[in-house]
Amino acid sequence: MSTKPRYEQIADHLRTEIEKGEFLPGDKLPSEKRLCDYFDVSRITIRQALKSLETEDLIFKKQGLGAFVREEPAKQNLVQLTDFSEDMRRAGHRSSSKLIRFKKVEADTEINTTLEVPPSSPLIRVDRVRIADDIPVAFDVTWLPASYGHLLLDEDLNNRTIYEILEGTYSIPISAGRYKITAAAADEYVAKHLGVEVGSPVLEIDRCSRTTAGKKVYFQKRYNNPKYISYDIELFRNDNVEGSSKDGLPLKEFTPRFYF
Amino acid sequence: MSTKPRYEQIADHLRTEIEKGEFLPGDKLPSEKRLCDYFDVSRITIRQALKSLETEDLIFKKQGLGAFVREEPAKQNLVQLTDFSEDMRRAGHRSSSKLIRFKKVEADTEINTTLEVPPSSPLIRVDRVRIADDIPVAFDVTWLPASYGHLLLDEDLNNRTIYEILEGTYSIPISAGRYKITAAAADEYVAKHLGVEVGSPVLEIDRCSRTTAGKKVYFQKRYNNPKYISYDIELFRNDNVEGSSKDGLPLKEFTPRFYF
DNA sequence: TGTTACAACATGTCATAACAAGTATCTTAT
DNA sequence: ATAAGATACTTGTTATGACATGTTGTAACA
Repeated sequence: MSTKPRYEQIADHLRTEIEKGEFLPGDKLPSEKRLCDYFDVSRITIRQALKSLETEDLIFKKQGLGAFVREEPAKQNLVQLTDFSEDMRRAGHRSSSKLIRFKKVEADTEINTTLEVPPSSPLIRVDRVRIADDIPVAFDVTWLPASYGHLLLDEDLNNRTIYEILEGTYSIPISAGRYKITAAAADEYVAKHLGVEVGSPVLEIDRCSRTTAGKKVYFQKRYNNPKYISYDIELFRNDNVEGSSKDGLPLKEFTPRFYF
Repeated sequence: MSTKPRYEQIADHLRTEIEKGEFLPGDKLPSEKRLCDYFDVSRITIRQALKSLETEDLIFKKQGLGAFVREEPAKQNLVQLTDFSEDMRRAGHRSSSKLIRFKKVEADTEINTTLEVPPSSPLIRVDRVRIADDIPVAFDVTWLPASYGHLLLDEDLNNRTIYEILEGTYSIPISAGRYKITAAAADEYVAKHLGVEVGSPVLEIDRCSRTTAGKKVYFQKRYNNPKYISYDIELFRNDNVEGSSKDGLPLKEFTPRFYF
């Protein structure tokens, strides 16, 4: 299709106007009739555009009154388990990573099983310490099947994420994976690099990422120093929601929190 | 309004048919033309009904092909940070709680600030150990302003949740609050009740709940033994989604995991 | 000054109609 | 028998139109 449908173009236009601040939160949009005249289209076309924006929760409509920009077109329902460097940049901290170890290691039952490679296949292991404002705040250990791990061989792992290299440079389409949140005691190796006592509690987040076809690409354990990093969650409770909250509640916000 | 719009009635009817199993996941719904004939309404009315079901993610539509029932109208985007006893029941484990401590305690700067009560106001503190399959798996410490805490005085805290008492018995409308996930070392008191070594890592989840009007009702720290409890997260990655995932990804699943 | 009725304006529902674009099936040509 | 083209079916986009329902402002009346 060479051109977008009109209602989409109009929705795009209105969305841009809102994002530019031409219409502020709480402002009323022009009436349907005025928009019809302005864009020289029929009312159904305007209504589809407005419906689309309403579905995005960017506006709300009220019969007899009009359409209004919502107060908080907030990013909701997103889980910020993103790049370390991205998290830091967003929070206004300088970050860096230091490669501690890159080597081929022997098979490990748990890891090989998790990565779904043969039980005796060797793995590539990548260890890095994550530094923010010159403080070591997290340490991660990543295991990849050898086939993927070799792709990282000559890459700058101090400045690039594994995800970025595999997907960006090698076009390996990585889909989001599963995470596990738990707590662990820092062993001697981790404690050394985090600058904490052996046995100190760390907030451990394990991650296994796969290709969009389902093939496991890497398995990573990240050990966050809880003195510097925790996670905040906020949930909705809508009185509209019928029945009890026994199934759980919708997510409003999942963000990392830093204490530097 | 005495009767529903027709498109809503039709959507309701189709939704019921799907829920009853008249149309199974993957099944194609009748064409728009056939639905127009069947319900004796115009096409726009049918299209609005179908659009509504599509917005609910109950069906998907494909141009030239038709509308189909989705494979998984799964419960998604829900965060299962629910009752301890509910989590256990759902996972098929016997659970119980044991009240360890219920007393009025002196003001604490951090807690009083969090609960937004005057800095010198005393608090009610409720400590309980959470037991699953006869194993102590978590320990929680709850602080309430005295006004709310006194309501718990004669309640059976071994078998009822604080939430349940305040909302169920006293009709205090509690909205979901904020949570913080971190890791901590079990002090002597917690270690004793969890049956672990002093200093052992625990997965700490702090929670502050408020009324729907925004008044803080209780603040709770829960210490989960990571040997028995962790949390799994799965995220979506849609190829439809444009731009990078720098803002985070949508939540698919957030569930506790038990190792008993 | 306060209340009520009415008109103007605005969105919601529904109908009829036509053309565009996508998919599957049938027919014709090689 | 297979491939290409035509046709039938299906959903997507857009226009015109009418009536229902909700909101606000103004004028008239008590």
